[in-house]
Amino acid sequence: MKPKKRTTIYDIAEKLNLTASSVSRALNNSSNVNEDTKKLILKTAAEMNYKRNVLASNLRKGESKTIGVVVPRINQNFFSNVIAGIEEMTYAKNFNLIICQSNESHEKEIKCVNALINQHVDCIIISVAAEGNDYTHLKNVIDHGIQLIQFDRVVEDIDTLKIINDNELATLEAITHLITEGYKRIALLEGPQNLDIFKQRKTGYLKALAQHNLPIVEELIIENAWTKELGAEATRKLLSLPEPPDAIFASTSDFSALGVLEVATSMNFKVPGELGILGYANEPFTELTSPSITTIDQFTHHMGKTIATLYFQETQTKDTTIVPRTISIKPKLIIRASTSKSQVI
Amino acid sequence: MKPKKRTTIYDIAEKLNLTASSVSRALNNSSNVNEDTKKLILKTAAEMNYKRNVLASNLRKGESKTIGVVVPRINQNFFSNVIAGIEEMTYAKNFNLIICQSNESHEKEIKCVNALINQHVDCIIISVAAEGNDYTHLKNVIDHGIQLIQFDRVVEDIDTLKIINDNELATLEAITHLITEGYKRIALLEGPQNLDIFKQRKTGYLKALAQHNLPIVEELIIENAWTKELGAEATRKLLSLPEPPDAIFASTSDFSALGVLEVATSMNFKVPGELGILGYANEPFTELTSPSITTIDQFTHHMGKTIATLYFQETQTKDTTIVPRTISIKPKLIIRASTSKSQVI
DNA sequence: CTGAACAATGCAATCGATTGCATAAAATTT
DNA sequence: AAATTTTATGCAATCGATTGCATTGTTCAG
Repeated sequence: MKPKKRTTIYDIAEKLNLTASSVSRALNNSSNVNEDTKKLILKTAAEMNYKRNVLASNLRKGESKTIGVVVPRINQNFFSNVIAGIEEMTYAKNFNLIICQSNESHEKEIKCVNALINQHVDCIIISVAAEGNDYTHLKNVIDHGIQLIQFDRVVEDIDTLKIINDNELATLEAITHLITEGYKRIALLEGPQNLDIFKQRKTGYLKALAQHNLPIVEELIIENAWTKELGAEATRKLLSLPEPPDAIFASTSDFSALGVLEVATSMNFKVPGELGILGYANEPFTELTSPSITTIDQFTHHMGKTIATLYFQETQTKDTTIVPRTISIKPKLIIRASTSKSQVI
Repeated sequence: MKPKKRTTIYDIAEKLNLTASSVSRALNNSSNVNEDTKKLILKTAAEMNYKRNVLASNLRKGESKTIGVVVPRINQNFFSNVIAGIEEMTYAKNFNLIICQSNESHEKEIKCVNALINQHVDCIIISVAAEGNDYTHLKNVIDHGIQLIQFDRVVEDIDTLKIINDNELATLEAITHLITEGYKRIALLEGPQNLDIFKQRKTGYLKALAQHNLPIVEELIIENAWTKELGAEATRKLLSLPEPPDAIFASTSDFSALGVLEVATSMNFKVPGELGILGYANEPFTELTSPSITTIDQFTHHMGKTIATLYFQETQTKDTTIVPRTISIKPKLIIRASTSKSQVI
């Protein structure tokens, strides 16, 4: 019941009439320990239920074998899958993972990052919050000699390893698909443009239209429609236009696309016949709506694994900083019923 | 670029011609430091970009301000929401969260728990993996003087604070609802019976039938049908019986219920007219299927907050161990189309 | 003006593990 | 058998922050 004193290497040493040095060496399987003594030490350690105090060990060695992750929300499908991927790798390498969520608040993000610096983590993996444009806290990470890796929502100015989806290419492909299916007035629901990912998606959209000689219609581009509610609201406006769009690309998320679908249905627009709907992220539910929603898969789990793998590859070999560069994973267009005009059911 | 040496309290002390003691006291806002000196120290610390080394601090103080969480899968809605709830509280208390996933593997669970013990976490919050029946690793946690809290999937024998859903009551209510709607041959898809949560759901099911004088039909109770695929397979069998059920309760998860729905639709059973379907967990998609699925909400986020709140309440006041007891949160039946026979659309 | 009370600071040990260097003992070479 | 190398172990410092006790300086009551 009382906070029992835990066994230390000194306890083991005392019991065996040795010094802590030898015990430590034995436990670390170091050379220069007699085979028999080593066995004896390991056996006694097990008997005494010894567990190494990682704090002390890390303090001495100046490392922490810990990686910090900061994401807007842990319970969002995209992020929890990336984290699951990261965890898989870090676990294999005996690293710990400390998870923080910024809740899309810039202020909390800063606090989380600072807490992780305090913890002396070896690396911080971050996807930044939507708000905020001052990123000195990230520079601070680098100044403290901590590896910084950005993914998905990255800050262009901060020079680090970045793992992103090729949003532009994916969007280009998606819009081209819409055009091929015969849609001509394609609306765009865009996300906060201070985040590159949303900028890139917009660029892809514009490029696709240009490539197919379609005009860019300002009234079909709606700012900041990145929740289900905002998506719904935007759709209400769009479909009430004198010349409504014949397709809507919810570039921000499938949730937004879901809002679109619900409004379209309630306003008696036939999907995909009169209105095509395209989402982003391949949330599990997109398969289940009726009609199912065409969307873009981001290989989230794989992304997490890639991030962690890169970290270990680059730091295990040379002990220099990771070379800053951007690695792009090409997402995949998942074509479903909501855009399949040619084969209406 | 090089692993810069980080500022320590000694650096600050040297610069100000003081000792580390005073610096430490100032930073901890302790009494017995001159107001002016304190201000000066804090100012200099900020200028020198000082960050406390939490490892050293925790080592000295014998605490870690860290809580470890072990769950089967972080990217499962239920768990990621509970974790989000826990995180909210721990963040407020300046605690760190270390997350591990057991991947439903008993072996990995043991490794995770041991890693957390090594880390000297203050508390381990766990929901055990489906496999396994030896729980010495959990006893070990307690033996090391670490608080252990179990939630959802708890091990009865291990005496700790347990936070669970009142599965039996929720199921009783759910089945009663089915009966009220006029269903009479209700099948049960059950989960691994070594987990209490699934046992309780079965008990609730049996009680409800008994209360309404309905017979228990063995062939309508299917073991281990807890994925979408297994749910689908079980449904195929059930609906091919000479006397098929008129309702199926997928007690394991909504995913299982989804499998049921898909098979029922493909076999041309009308839902809810000819077959009622009831799931468990209130996954977001249950709202989106057609028909939408009646299910049971477990207040996941709230559950996470409750767990963390209890931990802090009990340890902050007295420094004894938390009183082992079971706290039950009553889940809520969410009635949707898949069981609303009386008002078929 | 002296002694007591108090404020502010320093000293040194401590938390537990690691590691370079020293030393003793054993094994090997000549 | 003496000289040298190798092996096993101990000693003591270190990582950075904290804290009980000691010391110095200051203030105030009598």
